[in-house]
Amino acid sequence: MRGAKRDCRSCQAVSYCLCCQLTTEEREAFENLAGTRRVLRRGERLFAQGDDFRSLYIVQSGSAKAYVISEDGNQQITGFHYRGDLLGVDGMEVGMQTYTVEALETSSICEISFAEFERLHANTAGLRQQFFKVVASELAREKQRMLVLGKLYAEQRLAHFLLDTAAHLEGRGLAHSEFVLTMTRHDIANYLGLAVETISRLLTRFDSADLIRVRHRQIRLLDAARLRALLYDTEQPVVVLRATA
Amino acid sequence: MRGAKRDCRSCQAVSYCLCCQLTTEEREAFENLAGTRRVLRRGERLFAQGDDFRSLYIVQSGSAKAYVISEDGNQQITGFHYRGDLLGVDGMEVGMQTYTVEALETSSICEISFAEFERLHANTAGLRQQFFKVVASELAREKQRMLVLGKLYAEQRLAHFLLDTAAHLEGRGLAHSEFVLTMTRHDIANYLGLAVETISRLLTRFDSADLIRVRHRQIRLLDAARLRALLYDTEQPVVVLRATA
DNA sequence: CGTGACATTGAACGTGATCAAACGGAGTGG
DNA sequence: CCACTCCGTTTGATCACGTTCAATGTCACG
Repeated sequence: MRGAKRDCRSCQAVSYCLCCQLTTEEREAFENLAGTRRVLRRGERLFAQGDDFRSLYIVQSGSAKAYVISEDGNQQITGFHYRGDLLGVDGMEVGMQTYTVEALETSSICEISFAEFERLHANTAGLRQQFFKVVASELAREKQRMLVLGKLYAEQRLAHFLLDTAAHLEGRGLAHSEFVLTMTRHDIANYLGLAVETISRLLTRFDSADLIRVRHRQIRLLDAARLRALLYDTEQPVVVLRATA
Repeated sequence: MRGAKRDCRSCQAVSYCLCCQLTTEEREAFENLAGTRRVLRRGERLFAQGDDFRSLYIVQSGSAKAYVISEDGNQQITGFHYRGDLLGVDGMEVGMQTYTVEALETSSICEISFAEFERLHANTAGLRQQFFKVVASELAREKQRMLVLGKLYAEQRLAHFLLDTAAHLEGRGLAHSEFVLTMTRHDIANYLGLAVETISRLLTRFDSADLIRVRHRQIRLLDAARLRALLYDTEQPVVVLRATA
């Protein structure tokens, strides 16, 4: 499919993509940017840390995890990504990908040559604006994650994860009060800086407390309000205590 | 000083600034961008989370801390910033600052009207490139921080902080094997997701082990190699053990 | 010289990790 | 169809890292 013209109008991610603000002509120019549509199966990599940076990527459908690895092999999942998400920005101007992206399920991803993107970016106001927007929100989102990893209790981290995932899915026009976790418990644990066992126990507790309903990877949010309260009231725990329960 | 023309050539941060790649004419256009040079004293804020977004800021001299606050008042320092650092990017297109910046010492900061910056950005390749570079490296840096906050032991976090600070200072043309920590122990602890007491104890331990020399806020790196080893060898601790020592 | 913020040091506790084992579902082959 | 394996998940018991609580120490500044 290399070299095939993009067809953004028929893409599932069009409303959440970099091209969502473009005029018809601009979008046509965007569609003509070189690149491939890639389909990845669970476990396959889109790119890996250290790879040459040549393209930006946008998730069209499916989901993926992104992670960084340190010199000693320590691995940290930095994010889970759904349709519309832009991947690979970090590598601009360093010439190298700074993290790895791996599909969590069969996923389709749109590749865009960065060199050509740069040219279009230079003379397309709508693209610049949307790019700013995406990058700014990624920066802000990462700062929020520092707060999660630096300050929250295990219980709060999981509550945050569930609510944040729901919100993210909602923003992408996907089902959000009931959804499937495409990642393993191990992935969630890694993402939240906790042990797998902790995730497993907390999910069970949340289920018992009727905050959520968990059945394997199927999640239903039963009481988002109480989840949110759990996240904010550090003094007076709501239902599921840390020590108690 | 509002409206005063910038004079980049005499600025301490010129080699590390957004304007560092510009041609003479381009830099003159950059100098003409509206904005103020602001001088902040220790504890004064450059902007606060929730403020209207109107400008970008570049540290000219001094240092500052940036932090986010959650609804329940939980606070997380997201970064310490030195000359050349660009601040406020996260607020682009959201119209609102997403974090707070506070001076750690008397500091001078260059304010740039975003509206005007955007115009110059549109037709100045060098500015776009440098902006990409800065934003990409901030994104990558934040991902590294997730690894620190999610995976490392207290000892490794502090080692990372010291080495990372040194590297950052070096990249900014500042003294890096011996430097002054302009932030309190409390700030370091918050930044690293640890308690103040832990920082204090570890600094003492690092000093005893001749990894560094600490005297109040004055730090001298004695053995960067061993600090680095401490950071990577999780199996075979180098000198300063976790349980032992 | 007193006051207050910042920093250090010690002792006890607690959250979440680690270790260990069993369980369950999905896929495979007899 | 059923054993079988494999991987992901759950559950229980113990342990440890880092927190919390408390007290003392130190520096800067009125």
